[in-house]
Amino acid sequence: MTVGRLERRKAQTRTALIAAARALLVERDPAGVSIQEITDAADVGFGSFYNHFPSKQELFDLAVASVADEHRAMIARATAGLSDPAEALAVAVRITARFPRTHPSLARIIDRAGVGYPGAYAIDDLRHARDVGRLCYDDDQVAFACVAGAVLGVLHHGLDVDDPAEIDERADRLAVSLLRMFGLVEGDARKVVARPLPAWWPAALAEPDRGAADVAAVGLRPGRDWPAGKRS
Amino acid sequence: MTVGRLERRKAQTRTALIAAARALLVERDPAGVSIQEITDAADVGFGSFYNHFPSKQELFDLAVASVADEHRAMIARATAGLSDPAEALAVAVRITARFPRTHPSLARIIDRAGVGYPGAYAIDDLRHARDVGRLCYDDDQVAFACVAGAVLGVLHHGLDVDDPAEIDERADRLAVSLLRMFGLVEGDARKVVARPLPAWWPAALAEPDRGAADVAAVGLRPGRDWPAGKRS
DNA sequence: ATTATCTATAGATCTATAGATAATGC
DNA sequence: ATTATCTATAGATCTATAGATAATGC
Repeated sequence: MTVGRLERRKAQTRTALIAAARALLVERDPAGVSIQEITDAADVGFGSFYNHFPSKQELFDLAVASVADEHRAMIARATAGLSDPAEALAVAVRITARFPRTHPSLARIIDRAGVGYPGAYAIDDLRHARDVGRLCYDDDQVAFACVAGAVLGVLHHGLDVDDPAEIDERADRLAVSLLRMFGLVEGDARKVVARPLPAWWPAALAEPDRGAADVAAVGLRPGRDWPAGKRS
Repeated sequence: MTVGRLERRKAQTRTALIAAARALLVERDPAGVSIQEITDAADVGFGSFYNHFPSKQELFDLAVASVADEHRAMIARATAGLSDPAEALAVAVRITARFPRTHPSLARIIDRAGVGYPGAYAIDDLRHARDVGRLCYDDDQVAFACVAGAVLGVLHHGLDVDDPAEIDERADRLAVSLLRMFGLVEGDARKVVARPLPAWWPAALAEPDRGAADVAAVGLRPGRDWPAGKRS
């Protein structure tokens, strides 16, 4: 059952088309891109398109899905080994909101995909954080929508920001805000966000030195005044 | 300098085109709508389009802007006379996130406009709330992006929800979450959100009765552990 | 006379397919 | 022989404009 040259070549064509679609999505509104342009960019015959995709929409959906896969893998790698699920959420948010600086192509595609972007950020970590009492929220759907929406909003405006340090600051403030939303008190939230990102993560040109004290581990305690039993 | 019949007729045509664009935006992706369809829907000659707008994009932008104007006016009316700026923010968020139930057409258009939607929600109230120490946040841009993004995220998913009570619950949970994000403690946030919406606001079919006690006024005090001076 | 609307159409797309070509599989 | 790619094109759009028509302004 060896995979023949034919199948490999077919897969290549398919990959080339998806890659071309991704590249075009960075700069262009997909509605304004013709199939001819896509096949030209992929260096593939026009008719080949229909051997793989029934319509432009299908291809662009797959292109966005491939971005989401890459994105999820990046988050998984960056949060692997973190014992604090609140930190995992924070890291996912911080690296995603930094995309306009670190991965501008991904940022533009995610921005274009908008609220329907299938990236799941750190949903599992968020759920886990609630299960162990580290974070608090009432409703999964609302919580996920808040995280995804707020991240997307900050990422969107980050595309217009030139100063790399400013992008990083906003990303970290967003993470602090979300942790606070999920019940962490201000001080804890800041400490969690002050922890360093993975060493392989591209540093900002002018990343502020936070000092060693702040990045020390903090104890896990839920935010005060939660759950909402007492409404004094 | 009386406005002649000619000018009025011209304005009518323009209005009809914008109204048609709005109606089409509810159901269709603007990229797939031809100018012919717009002029047909507006009951206007095809060529008239170019007397008013240089391109489809211009028209659709104006259509979205008209939605945003209406939206802002609605929020202004609903928050007029509220002494607590945190409540003003909450009301703006609560009514907007209810749009999938109360104003499905507006909801679909806002959802389609996405993160770039020019609606400003209750930005002035948010700023005012911080100035008077009622709410706390570091960065205007991040705060606005969080509010707009989170509202858009919840609104987007609300479009798929059939149960009107569920939409209302999510909207109120979103408001509570945002107030907590801005430094209110859980109990205060819930009290603010428990206050009634304006009487003219369309009630849900099965709106839960929150009881009179919860809607009583609460004192204005900022969330604890803020500003972030002490990072114990 | 002026102004906006309307009708008709030229020109430029763009999609989807049909049929030819080239490469692999057996 | 089979399979995927490529070329060429028919048919169906869609945009933008030109010129005719209708209504108001003076």
